Amino acid sequence: MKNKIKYTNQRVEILDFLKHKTNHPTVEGIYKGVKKKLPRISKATVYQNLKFLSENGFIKEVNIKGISRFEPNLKPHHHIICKKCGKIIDFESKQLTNFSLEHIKKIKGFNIDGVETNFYGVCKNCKGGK
Amino acid sequence: MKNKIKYTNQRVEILDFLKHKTNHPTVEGIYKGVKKKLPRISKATVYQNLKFLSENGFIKEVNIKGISRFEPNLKPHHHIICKKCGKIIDFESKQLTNFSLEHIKKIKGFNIDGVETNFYGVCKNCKGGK
DNA sequence: GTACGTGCAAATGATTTGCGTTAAG
DNA sequence: CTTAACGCAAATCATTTGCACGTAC
Repeated sequence: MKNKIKYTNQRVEILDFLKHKTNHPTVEGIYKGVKKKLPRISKATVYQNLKFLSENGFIKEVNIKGISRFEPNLKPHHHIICKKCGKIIDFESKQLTNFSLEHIKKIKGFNIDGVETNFYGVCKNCKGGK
Repeated sequence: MKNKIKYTNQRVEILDFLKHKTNHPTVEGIYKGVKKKLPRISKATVYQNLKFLSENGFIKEVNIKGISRFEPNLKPHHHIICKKCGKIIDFESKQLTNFSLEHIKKIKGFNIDGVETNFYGVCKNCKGGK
């Protein structure tokens, strides 16, 4: 028999931890968070599950400055990213998504199945400090 | 005295190697390429210079799937990225850039100084091999 | 009962750092 | 000369993997 997905405690708690997060936690952050509920969980398990969950469409992975971060928001959306601290703010806009997809369709005969626009700037916090 | 930039052989050759590349080489690729001209160059030097050059606006860094890649194209532009092999195609469009910037200005009072849209799909090569 | 998942520790891969030496200006 | 940059090896950090054991179903 093959591919029987098990809903283990670890998996469920990781999903639950991510559920309403909007701050795109790192692996480290998720590990620490889930550890409160499941003190014996290993970081490898967290890595394995995050990979599994994103490959199977339960969550989405974003890579900022070379490190992986995860979000539960599956709807197409865009990001505003602070160039200093790496903070990410989600930004949903069907108008922008559609415009981009239509635009590229006109320009090239490409077969695109996802778009995301990243806006870069400096957040209020970081602007204060210098 | 402080901050006197030296135009060393290594630095010049790295810049020169990147000059007309449109394939967004990785550190490894740049290292191998430059090694042909300067066989004694070390990988640390390549890393140091790529960091220096991108921090000082000579080149741009892109991070795809967690690994750093570099491009000489400093003009604002967008990317079409193959989800399978990671191939990146540049895609310049002032129209899209301007639309995005205008759009976000309307939505939020944000102070944005850069945009880039990433389109995801599967390239012809990868499409063939299922 | 039987895979699939877990935990641990070791392995890998990318990138950084410390430091004595070299070379650009 | 003086100091930034180099080369090398060791260190660090994120992520992956091998394997014996545990557990969801």
